[in-house]
Amino acid sequence: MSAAPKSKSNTVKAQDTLREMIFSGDLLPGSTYLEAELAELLGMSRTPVREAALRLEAQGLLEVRPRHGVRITPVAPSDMEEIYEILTELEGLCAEKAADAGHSEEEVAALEEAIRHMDEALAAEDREAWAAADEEFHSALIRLGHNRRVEVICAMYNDQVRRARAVTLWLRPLPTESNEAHRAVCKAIRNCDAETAGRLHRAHRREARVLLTELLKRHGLRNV
Amino acid sequence: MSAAPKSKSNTVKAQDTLREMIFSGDLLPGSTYLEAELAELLGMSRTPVREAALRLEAQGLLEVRPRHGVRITPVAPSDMEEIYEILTELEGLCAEKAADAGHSEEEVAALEEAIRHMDEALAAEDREAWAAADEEFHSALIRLGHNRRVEVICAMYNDQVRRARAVTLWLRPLPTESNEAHRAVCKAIRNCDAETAGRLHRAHRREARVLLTELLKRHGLRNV
DNA sequence: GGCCTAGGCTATGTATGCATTGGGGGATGC
DNA sequence: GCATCCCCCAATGCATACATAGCCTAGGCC
Repeated sequence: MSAAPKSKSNTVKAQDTLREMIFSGDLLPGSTYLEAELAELLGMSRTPVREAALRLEAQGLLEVRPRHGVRITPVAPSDMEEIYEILTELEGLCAEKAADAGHSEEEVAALEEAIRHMDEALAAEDREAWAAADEEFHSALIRLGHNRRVEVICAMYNDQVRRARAVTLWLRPLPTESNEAHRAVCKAIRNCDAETAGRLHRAHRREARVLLTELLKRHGLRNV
Repeated sequence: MSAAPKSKSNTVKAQDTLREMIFSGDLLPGSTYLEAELAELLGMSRTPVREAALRLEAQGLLEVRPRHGVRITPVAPSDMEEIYEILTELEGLCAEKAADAGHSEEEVAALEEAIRHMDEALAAEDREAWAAADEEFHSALIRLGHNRRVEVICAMYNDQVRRARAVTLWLRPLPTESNEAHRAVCKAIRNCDAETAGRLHRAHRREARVLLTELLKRHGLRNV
């Protein structure tokens, strides 16, 4: 992301490393780790680890349990539903605002670019690329909403469901209809039809949510 | 809130105290304070103050600026608009879900109770009581949404706009129409009419937002 | 034999001290 | 007179040491 190699503080390093370790599964969801343990793992003292933990807790990636170390937050299907509900509403809002307000040409172009990437990935049956392009679309849409706080919230929750999406990506059929939905939303935005843009996008998100939670439940993935 | 007087840790005490000091205006929005300064103020060392600051930063009440102490986050009208947009969507979602899902009788009763309190406050022209009842209504509605994360987000943002609302409470006319809107939302929920409940509540919130930001701008309150 | 209690142990909560860093201010040169 | 550069120092970042609280275990009592 930010290509600023200027001597990162240990707190930041700890934060980034722990974050990566959570995403990669090096730290198991549901288990707890001692501060000292993590500190040794990262080669620093407990202080920056504690601070990193506090920040990651705010992002919902782990919980600091007084006198019991940190517990990596597991994401159960019910959590996914909560998160998807929120993303649905906030992205829907962004779609409406994008259609309403004066959207700059390049911002809408970013949407269409992402859709093209999805088309290509779909043609190549490259699931990873499709997922990346899907994220690209959603993040471009969120940016169009011009609400910094919404951007932060969505980024946070997208982080939390990343693991789950990575798993389900291989369990579902190729998401061919998804692109139609995206295209329709994009068109509504171009037409400045806020109501349609919002409604379509919400419906799209809702379908994704049902698909995902059904998959998780069917495959007995209680938490990831 | 939680009546657990079991020897609070200094971190928690610092967090609560700073929070109160921000709400009460003892710490001025926009100004910065040194960690050592706050530590002395609270009669403890820098460590728990730092931790408290990190937690409060996550709640958006202040920003920790490396090497520059903490800055109490001011809330400008543009911030209010962002926040109100989010509250509008999420509360709208709650209204829909409340109407949709099986809402327990007592939960809806809490809504009606709050409305009655507002009526009484309005009759007595007691603005403070009305504001309290208004908060009561919104928080009851959010609880009806049965989404823990939404509850957390809304609580956080309501905190952030509390100061602004406290100011504008005395600048606006008595909110007589507001109650009609609340009553209508409540009725739609009783009727299990999700679409209407959501639409009405969103419209109500949107009006409140416009009213508030107009007031702030008209009175030249750049930030509170 | 089982339960209750006391003591120690361990992990966190807190304080303190030192190293680092980045910026403000002063001085110098143009 | 103004801009630039460098140095000093204040404030933080981090490590370490110590206090404290909860838990587990072992021992004694009923």
